[in-house]
Amino acid sequence: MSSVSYLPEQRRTEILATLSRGEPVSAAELAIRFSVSEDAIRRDLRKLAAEGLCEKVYGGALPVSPSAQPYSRRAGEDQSRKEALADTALTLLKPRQCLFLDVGSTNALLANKLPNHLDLTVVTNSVPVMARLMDRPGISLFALGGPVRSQAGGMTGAQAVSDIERYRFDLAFLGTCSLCPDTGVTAFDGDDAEVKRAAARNSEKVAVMVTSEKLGLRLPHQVLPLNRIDYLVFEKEMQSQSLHQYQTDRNRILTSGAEREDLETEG
Amino acid sequence: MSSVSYLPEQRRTEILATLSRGEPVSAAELAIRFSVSEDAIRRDLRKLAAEGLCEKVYGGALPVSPSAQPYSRRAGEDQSRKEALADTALTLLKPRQCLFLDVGSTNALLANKLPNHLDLTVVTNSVPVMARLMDRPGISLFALGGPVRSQAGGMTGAQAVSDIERYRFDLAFLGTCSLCPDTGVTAFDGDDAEVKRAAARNSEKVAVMVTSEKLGLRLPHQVLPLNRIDYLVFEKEMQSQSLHQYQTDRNRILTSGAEREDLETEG
DNA sequence: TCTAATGTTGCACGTTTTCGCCGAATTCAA
DNA sequence: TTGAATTCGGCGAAAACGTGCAACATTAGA
Repeated sequence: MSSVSYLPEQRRTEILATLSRGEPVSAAELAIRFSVSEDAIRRDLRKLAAEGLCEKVYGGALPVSPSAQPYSRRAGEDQSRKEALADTALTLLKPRQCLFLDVGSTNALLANKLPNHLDLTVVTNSVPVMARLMDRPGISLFALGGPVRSQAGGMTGAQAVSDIERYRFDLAFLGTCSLCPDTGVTAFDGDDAEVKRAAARNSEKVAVMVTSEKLGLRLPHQVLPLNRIDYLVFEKEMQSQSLHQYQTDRNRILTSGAEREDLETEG
Repeated sequence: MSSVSYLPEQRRTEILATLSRGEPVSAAELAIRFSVSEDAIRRDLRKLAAEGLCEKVYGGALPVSPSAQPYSRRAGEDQSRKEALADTALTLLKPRQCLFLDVGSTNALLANKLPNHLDLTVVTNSVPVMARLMDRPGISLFALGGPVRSQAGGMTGAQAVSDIERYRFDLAFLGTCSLCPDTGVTAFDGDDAEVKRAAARNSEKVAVMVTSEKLGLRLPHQVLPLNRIDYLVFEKEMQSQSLHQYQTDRNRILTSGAEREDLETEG
């Protein structure tokens, strides 16, 4: 309908918006978002840096105000591993899909990487996801309502569940507290689990991204059994043996960093 | 789309309407939309830009209206003045109140300053407010649902309005696009105005914080007349004369920086 | 009705900006 | 120190720009 291509100035404004939110940006990531070459992005960043609006660093740029610290530091080490998962999950996207993005830090990183040009619709209960997608012109954003649980990082409870019934998703990314071969996905919080179940119920496909330390744990609240999950995204260091435990006749397993056969997105 | 022949002025009005909706426009797109050459469109945009109605950039034009700017661009400039307003507004709070915090940068700054010890309940449609209050131990946070408008910085529309009906507020802080003695509060966006009206309807008291540059403007959508507002927070530089224009038999007027009785804020 | 003034349009032309790519230099991590 | 990723500068192509110009439409006034 509207913007598949961006005015150069508009693109720089958007980069600036991301930066002023305190998030560092990477050239490679921005190149995906705006579907231009990294060269163009680097030129943008150089230009912004020349005006003192950001600090150019190797690989991308940092916001000029020191407000970036808390977020980038906190994530720290896990961040790169989770980013690798998110990169892999990007290959699941198709144009004009309607996505559900659940709470969770990995989903928030995925939100950062969503390209603008796919005309995506995103429904979310995660506050960080909302903050990151709010001023993305290429993405229609919808929020669930209800009480905000700081522990989860977003909306949970009855109202969020009933809000979900308003939508039909092509693909739902569930935040995964834990994954276990026999019990599937489990969660800390009952209300949170309710939301995840509702999202899965209303979605054509269900995807989960799981870092290795979340494997094998069993938490109090059942979310979904393994055979209800369509896409599993693991880290590349996974033992192929333990990987096999999670294979069902329905799902497809991706591992981060691995360049699979059908990884070219775009259609 | 069928009446292909636009009068030149009609065309410029259409372009302006698109821009005032917050959408950037590209010369190429407009040329197709109105079936004229890009030259004609460029001339239109140049003309509009000369009148200050848009900002001409390479490839098209960007809206110039302040509320159409991405949220992050708006924040930061008049920050200290808005913080002073927020400090003053803090004196209106009482323990165990249920507040509504509308979208708007001033309300977001107020959220920053809300004390943890008052056992407040906060309902909001603003994404930045949610992000700032999410992990505040002493505050119960609730979010409205629905489509997220980047121009507004939060949720608007029918779903947000119906969500509001679930709550009863003691005090609602409305984001004020503009304030005028005879028309009261007015807004750029119709859906946004609906949400504000609903919030006021369900609140015991209504408060607005207004920076001086928002005074006297009249925007397309009526929100509330002056006599429906209980607390007005102005900047301290306000002329006491023009301040008198806003006095009603119902409201109470506060000015920021005023050495009032109970102003200890704590930051 | 005729005419002049004004505004608009599309096109041509030379200029400026942006883009993707390439190669050499630099930086980072192992 | 080696190797991979990143950066910078330059190049050519493509796109967008401003300007001038001639043709056409609209309007106002004689």
